Amino acid sequence: MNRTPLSARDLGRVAARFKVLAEPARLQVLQCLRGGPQHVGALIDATGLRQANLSKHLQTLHVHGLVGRTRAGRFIHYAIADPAVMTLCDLMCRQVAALPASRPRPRARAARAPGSRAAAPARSLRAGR
Amino acid sequence: MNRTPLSARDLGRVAARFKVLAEPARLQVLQCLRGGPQHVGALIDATGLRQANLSKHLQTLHVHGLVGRTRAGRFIHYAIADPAVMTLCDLMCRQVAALPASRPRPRARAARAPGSRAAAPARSLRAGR
DNA sequence: GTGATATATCACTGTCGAGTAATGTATCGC
DNA sequence: GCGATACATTACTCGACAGTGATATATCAC
Repeated sequence: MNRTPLSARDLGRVAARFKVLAEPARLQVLQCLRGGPQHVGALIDATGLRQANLSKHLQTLHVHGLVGRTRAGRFIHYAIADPAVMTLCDLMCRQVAALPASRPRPRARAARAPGSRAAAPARSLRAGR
Repeated sequence: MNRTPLSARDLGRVAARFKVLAEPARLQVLQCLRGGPQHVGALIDATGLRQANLSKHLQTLHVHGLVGRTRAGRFIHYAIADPAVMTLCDLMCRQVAALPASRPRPRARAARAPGSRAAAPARSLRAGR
């Protein structure tokens, strides 16, 4: 059985880690780094991000331990530090690819009990606020 | 090999789905729903969230297809709609549990090339901005 | 030393979203 | 019909963070 009733603190930590991945720019960077370590300039070219912006994202990834950093002369090479994260991304990608529609859809207006009437939309719509 | 160079649109979708999970309150709700479907009142008790707040989080989870909704009389039961998401959460939990330190740590001040001098902290620290 | 290159950081703006109180809507019992 | 209960939605405040231009720092070449 999968019993892991996380504490509030752990919930926060898990959420924080998800938040690092909840940004297209950072996912893009991780994707670039899959092919191997890259220095910042190469990442700028590959992603199209501005230097300052990319630098901040790299900082975020680094602080959270998702990427490692090595200086080589004037260049700094970044590399994926935790391969397990890529596993997570792949899993999520597969889930997204398997999604029914193209975007978050509200799944019908509201849940209705099988026996209840349908529709009956906005009985008296009270124009004035 | 793991070649999946996502398009910009897909990156956005993956990030959006991660963002849904990047919130302690929503993780808490999902955790509560693991034991089986619950109605809103029960979730309020279980999570301690305010009604309006919880309702918004449930809406978010529902719109993104993570939970399903069924009306039963005056009650509305929510249930996990996509078990795969829980797999993702478990994976992340295990990664977080395996983290070295307790919080996002900056991993040493800065990367240094193996041959370069150590330290030499702030050569002339230029007090004035 | 000077200048050039590579990267990080600062200060700022704008947007997004969590939380809240108040209000709206649907269902039940009478 | 009425009131009560269960939930959703609205309107708002506030903090977090992405993006940007300017500037600071570090390393190299000379």
